[in-house]
Amino acid sequence: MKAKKSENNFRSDCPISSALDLFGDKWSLLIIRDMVYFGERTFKDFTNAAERISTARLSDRLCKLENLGLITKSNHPTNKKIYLYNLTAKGMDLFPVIAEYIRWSNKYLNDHIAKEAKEYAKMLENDRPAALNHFMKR
Amino acid sequence: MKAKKSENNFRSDCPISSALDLFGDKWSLLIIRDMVYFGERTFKDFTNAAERISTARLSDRLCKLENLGLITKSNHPTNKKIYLYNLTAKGMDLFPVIAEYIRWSNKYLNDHIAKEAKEYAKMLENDRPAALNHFMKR
DNA sequence: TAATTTTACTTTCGATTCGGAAGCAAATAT
DNA sequence: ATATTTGCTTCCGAATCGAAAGTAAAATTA
Repeated sequence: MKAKKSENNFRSDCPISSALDLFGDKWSLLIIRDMVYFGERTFKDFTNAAERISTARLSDRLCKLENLGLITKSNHPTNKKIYLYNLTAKGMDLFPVIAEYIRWSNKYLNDHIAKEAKEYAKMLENDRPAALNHFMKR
Repeated sequence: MKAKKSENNFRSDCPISSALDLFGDKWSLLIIRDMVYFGERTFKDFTNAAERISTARLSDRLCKLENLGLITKSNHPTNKKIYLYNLTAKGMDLFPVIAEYIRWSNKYLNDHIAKEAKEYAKMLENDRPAALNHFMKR
């Protein structure tokens, strides 16, 4: 119902502003993040993330991301009430963006971020292709 | 006056959400982008960008970015009414994030984005370190 | 020197988007 | 048969938004 159509009102032909037009909000990349780390997710799974997204916002973002072709929504094999969300290749291909946020935050927000993130940032520094493959190869 | 204090209310200790908490809006990275491409900029310069940021929003973002230590604000050598904005190393270090947005948009929004961006995306594919240095080395 | 223009904001205002809480119907579990 | 779970919607007040107009000080022009 609240399925937002992905309106083609880009601010310009700049690739950066266009990407931000599509998923430049505070939640979209976090939803992608969860799926990169954990793979297949349910609505409930997403609500359990540390950032505590509201169900209204989550419902809206999942619709948008599906409309953009970044994720897919499918039925649970046995439970008809549960839906399974998966990343598409297009969605997974946003991980390098995420990885650069991790690198930057590790460098400038180091005393604030989680230990595991620091370790992954170190992997990125030492061997970026391998570190990216760690999550993107599937 | 409208200098927003950078409040330490991060949603979590995740490096991605924390970065988005700081500059995960639709304008901050575009301001950084302009400075990466053109170097030193004035208030007026920013308002001339294709995305047409409003002066209220621009004023607010420049304050925030300065408070975050991503940019500096200094006086014009002869004109006291004009201020000069420059990237700090911390701000310039966001360019790899921007570069990944360019790469992604070139791949999935190709028929929409500017020609020059496509060429830069090709440089990134062929030799990423060199392409990054093209703008970051200064 | 007086009048005009430029520059960097601020203010105002209506619209949009936000988070939080409650509500809901259908499916599942008990 | 009843209770619970799940995905999602609705409501509401608060925050944020873009657009436009206004401002004060400095610089330029006349």
